[in-house]
Amino acid sequence: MTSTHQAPPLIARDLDEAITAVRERGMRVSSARRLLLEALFSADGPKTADELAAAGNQSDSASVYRNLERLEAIGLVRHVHLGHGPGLYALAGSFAAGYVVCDRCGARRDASAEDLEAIRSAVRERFGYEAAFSHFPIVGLCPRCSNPR
Amino acid sequence: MTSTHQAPPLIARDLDEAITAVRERGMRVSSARRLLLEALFSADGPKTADELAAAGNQSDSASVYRNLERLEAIGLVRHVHLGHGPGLYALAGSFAAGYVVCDRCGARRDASAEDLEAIRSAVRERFGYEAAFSHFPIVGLCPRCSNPR
DNA sequence: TTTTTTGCAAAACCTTTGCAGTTGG
DNA sequence: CCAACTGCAAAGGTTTTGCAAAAAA
Repeated sequence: MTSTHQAPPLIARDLDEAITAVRERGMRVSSARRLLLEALFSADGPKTADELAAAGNQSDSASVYRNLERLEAIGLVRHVHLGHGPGLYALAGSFAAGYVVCDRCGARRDASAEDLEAIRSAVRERFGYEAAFSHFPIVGLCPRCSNPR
Repeated sequence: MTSTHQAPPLIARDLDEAITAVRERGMRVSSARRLLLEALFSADGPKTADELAAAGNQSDSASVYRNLERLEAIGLVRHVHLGHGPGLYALAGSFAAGYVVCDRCGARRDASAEDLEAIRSAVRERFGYEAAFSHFPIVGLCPRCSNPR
């Protein structure tokens, strides 16, 4: 998870497509790798490396980290930091486009690509940047926490 | 730096105001604390705990972390995470309202409160959240990196 | 067979904590 | 004087690295 640079997303619909993609990049499909991909496909949201290791009964998280890094390098996987804890990983395809997190109560909601487009264009206008919102969440106060009631 | 929750900002114009504020909250003005505040006031941007320790010739970064935490709790200090490295600290008052960082080349620019207001209102409209953009940067591709030339 | 990948152990990195002694008010 | 704070040492949590053995192609 060393860099922030994001590879273009590589979307795999299922395990087979993912495995094909892995092989196409000259990478091997080891059992650890397969287990990790399976864990990613059955995850219901972004997961920590440890959760993914546990889901696949993998004892060695070093390998999990190494594999997440390789899969991220080819665009199959992405990670986010939603707060101060460990990074969270998910398939590039399954990822919510982004996240919005309440600074006070922690409420977190997914943001769709359409939701984000409105914000992306505000950023584009002001800064000329193509904002991604895929690596860090949008942090703020949720409606409940910003309304004193 | 344990939590993400942000205290309301407490803006001090200079060392004296900061010291007064510290004393007003019942905190003591120890020499370590004073040194840290001095380092913060002479910093030209957000700094790591180690940089602040070095700037004040403080050998013990544990105390620096503790003091940053206390000062952050009263709103005098804020921290941001601009990437994968250590957190960066600055006076609440001196902080750019936010940062915009290029995912590819790392180019980083400050965002003013007015800049951010346009984006905040897009977020408000879509999500009803009051976005802060003070804890994580807006990440995207800078104009140069998004223009294939 | 050759190159990639694993599993383990150890280190690295950033941050927090415990504690006994010091110091600010 | 006494609570707040320091400095040191040690631990904690997350991620990376080195290396010899194992496995994929």
